[in-house]
Amino acid sequence: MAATWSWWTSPTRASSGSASRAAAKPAPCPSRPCATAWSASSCARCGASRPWKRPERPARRSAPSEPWPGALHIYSSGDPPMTIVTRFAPSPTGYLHIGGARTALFSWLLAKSQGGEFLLRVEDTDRERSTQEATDAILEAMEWLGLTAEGETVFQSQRFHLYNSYIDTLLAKGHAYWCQCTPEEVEAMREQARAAGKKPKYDGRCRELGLGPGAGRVVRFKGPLDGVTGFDDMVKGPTSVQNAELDDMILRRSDGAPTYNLAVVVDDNDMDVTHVLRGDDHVANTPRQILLYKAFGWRVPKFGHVPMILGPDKAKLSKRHGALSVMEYKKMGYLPEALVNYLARLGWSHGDQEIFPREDLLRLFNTNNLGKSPSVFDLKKLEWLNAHYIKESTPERLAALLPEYLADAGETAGLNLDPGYLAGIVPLLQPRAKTLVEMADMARFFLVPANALAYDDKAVAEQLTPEARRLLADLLPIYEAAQDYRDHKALEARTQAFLDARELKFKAVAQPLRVALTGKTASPGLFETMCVLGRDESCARIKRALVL
RNA sequence: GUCCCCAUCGUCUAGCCUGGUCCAGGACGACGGCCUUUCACGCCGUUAACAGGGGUUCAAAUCCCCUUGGGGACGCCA
Repeated sequence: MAATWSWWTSPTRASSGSASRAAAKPAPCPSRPCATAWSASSCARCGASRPWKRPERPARRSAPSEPWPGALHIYSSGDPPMTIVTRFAPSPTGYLHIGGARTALFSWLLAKSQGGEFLLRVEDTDRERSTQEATDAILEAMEWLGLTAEGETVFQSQRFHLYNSYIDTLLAKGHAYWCQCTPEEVEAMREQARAAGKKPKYDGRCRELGLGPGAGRVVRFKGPLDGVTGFDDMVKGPTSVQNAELDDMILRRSDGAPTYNLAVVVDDNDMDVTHVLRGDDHVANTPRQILLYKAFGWRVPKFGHVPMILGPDKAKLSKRHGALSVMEYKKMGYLPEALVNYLARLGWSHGDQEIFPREDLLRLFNTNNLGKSPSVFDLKKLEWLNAHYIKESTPERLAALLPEYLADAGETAGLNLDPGYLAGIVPLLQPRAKTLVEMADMARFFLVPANALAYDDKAVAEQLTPEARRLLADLLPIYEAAQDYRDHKALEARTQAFLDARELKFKAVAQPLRVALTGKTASPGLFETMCVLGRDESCARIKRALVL
């Protein structure tokens, strides 16, 4: 039954668990022919040092529910329940973008929701395009999102010897061969196939030549020529391809560097990865990787491919759609929990729930509810979530965040950035700001001294009419005499009493007073604002407004 | 070109596996209203979708087939 297998190939369809299991951990020393198991950190026999050491793991806990749904046949019934291990494997060729962040989040959730482990591996085998800056940027973004990985980060560039020793293994087992075809020759083959209306691929002409190593030669995988390779994708369901569609992929480049497919398989096996969640663009690689697992005799992990994220025009999200980098969203004033909530909800759901604090995500996440069609990134909804989390946040936290945004927006010299003062302002802005950038902007008038307050010309002209000024002038002594600047209701009551005595409506002073206090026609509540400003500052502003 | 995948309101989605409870539910947005000292918040309401066509069935958003549309892959990139 389809739903119960993890992977299979035909005609030798899914040869049952025992074989795979026997070949599973512990990993042998990669220095073939040495096949001893690793000791603490080095091979007991040949002394090779183990390149990556997993942190001490407690005895395998039993996962809450179904730890590896549909994969039980891989393990004999006597096996202890497994710990889910996932990983995020970005290649450091740029910043962490929204799509990558989402797959990282899903991988993290998959592991963490089941008490498993989430690992990080940097796929920097391409020396040309990988940079340290990109690595740092990705790590920074992961940290900002709170997606912390267990153990040390694995860098593929430091493990070339490991990959090569495994390539040797494949060569020795007859699952790989040396190929002397030049890139040009291969390109010609592809061109020919394309012209013939067939799938462009390497024709395998060196497959049976029995070549050895040599300058310019690569090592290719000797894949099956017929049959089918399939797997049960965690998000897409059963998926399969004809092996004839696959060509003999290169495992080792002519410069000795391993290729992606080989390195991924070696590393995922070495790191004990049980579940691989990655972008849609990797589906086509999966059968190739499964074939590699089989050739090595390793346990095949469970795979899941999440669809990509589209821009508003339904085209693949790209730079012209604006911010792509996760850190760009931080700059725009979004809270990490808002982005996480938004990303989680983009392609995943739990009934009608929209608001997902981290704890809910950890409690509710499962791959069954991952959607399989691509989704469009909607900034409006992110804004709404951000506004929600701004309201939920503590004033102290937001107050601490604010100076950074104030600085981004302009000069901060002369601004009152006292944390306590800021924390007093924030509650007035929480229901109004959708982003921290907006909040910083709205907070500005609170922070400058009366003599430096910027007044909006139009507001002054329209609101500070001669009679409005007379009213403010009469009100001033009342505010100067008032002691209760901790209680905005009391200030309001004094104002109301003043108006009642003159039989005036509140509207008569509201906007003039607002302009005098804030320089603008839109602001938080008048008396709350006065309380935050304090008596001296409030009165100084009214005085200044009177002489504008 | 070849292979693979996807398809419910403008957007994110529930429902689809286990057909009837769905003249399709929620949310964002938009629009209108209420509240109100401004701006917001909040509250109430309106708008709007099963891509098309064939089957199967008493009954289909749900199962099957085809078409169309979209996407991905086909690298000595990852």
